[in-house]
Amino acid sequence: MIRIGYPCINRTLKCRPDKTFRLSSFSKSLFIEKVENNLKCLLEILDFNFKNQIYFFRISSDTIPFASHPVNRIKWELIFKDILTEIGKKIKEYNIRVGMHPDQFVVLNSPDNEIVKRSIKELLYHLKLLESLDTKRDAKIQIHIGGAYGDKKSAIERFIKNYNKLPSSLKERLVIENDERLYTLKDCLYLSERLGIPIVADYFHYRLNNCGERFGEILRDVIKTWRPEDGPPIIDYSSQKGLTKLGRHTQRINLKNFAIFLEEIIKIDSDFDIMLEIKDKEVSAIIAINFLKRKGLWKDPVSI
DNA sequence: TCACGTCAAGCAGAT
DNA sequence: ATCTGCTTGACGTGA
Repeated sequence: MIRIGYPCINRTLKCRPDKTFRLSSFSKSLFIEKVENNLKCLLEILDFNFKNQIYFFRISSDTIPFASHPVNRIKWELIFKDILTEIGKKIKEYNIRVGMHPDQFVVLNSPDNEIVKRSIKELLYHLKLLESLDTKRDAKIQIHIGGAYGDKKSAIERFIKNYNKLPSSLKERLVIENDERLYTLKDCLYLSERLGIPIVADYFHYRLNNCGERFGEILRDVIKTWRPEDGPPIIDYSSQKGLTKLGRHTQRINLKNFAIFLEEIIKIDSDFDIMLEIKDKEVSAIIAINFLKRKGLWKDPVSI
């Protein structure tokens, strides 16, 4: 079974779930106003997703603004307990898988211990949000391995050392993703062997940065890093952005390219959750789902 | 109401 | 040295 998802915001709906503000204007009332907006919007998005058979969604890291910043000592998980519970119930009722992707400032393998500390605080925020929604360990927190600092070998060892210091509740949720410049899927597989961490294969990053292997071939090793409790393996699929120097981001999914990508993965006997990192988000997700239906590759998980 | 300077955080590669 | 991309614009002051 293949499910399709999209990240963070829905452009069809009027609401936005990632409203934030400047640090300089931080106040409890502004914070509460934004969080309330973001959580209500998340509810709307879940309704939209269910109606459109989108059973996979990435929750914005901006849902709780400045969640890991020292100025923020507000107990949001208590203040918003009711709506967080309501969101959690919808996620379960709709059978939607959620996850999060902390931004580039989370670097577990930095040589600067302060950066590592801040990164862990930020990861603990992501964990707290996913736990407050009563999700299980299939709701993943997806990170990159980090920098190389001119010495990739020791940077990898530093990742291992720091990862091993994390609480197990966090380790259960973390997954690593290959990036477009430094760490390939092969590097991720090495880390997974050492740590038992599952791997998100990013197809676009793979195309920019690989060791000459076929995607479908290395994917067979990648899916072995996922245990049943982790949920189906996640693949990130994105468009040409970054390849063209013109700043031309593909606005919409290109079904010809998507079909080539699907060819690679449908040969493998596994479920997949595919995150579409495409500019028009839910529109392309619906197009992709309709494409899967036409190809006979779609099963509605609710009707099974 | 709108223009526009700037926004918590890291890193690497291009310019 | 500075800018850019990364999941991607949008906050909010000042006119």
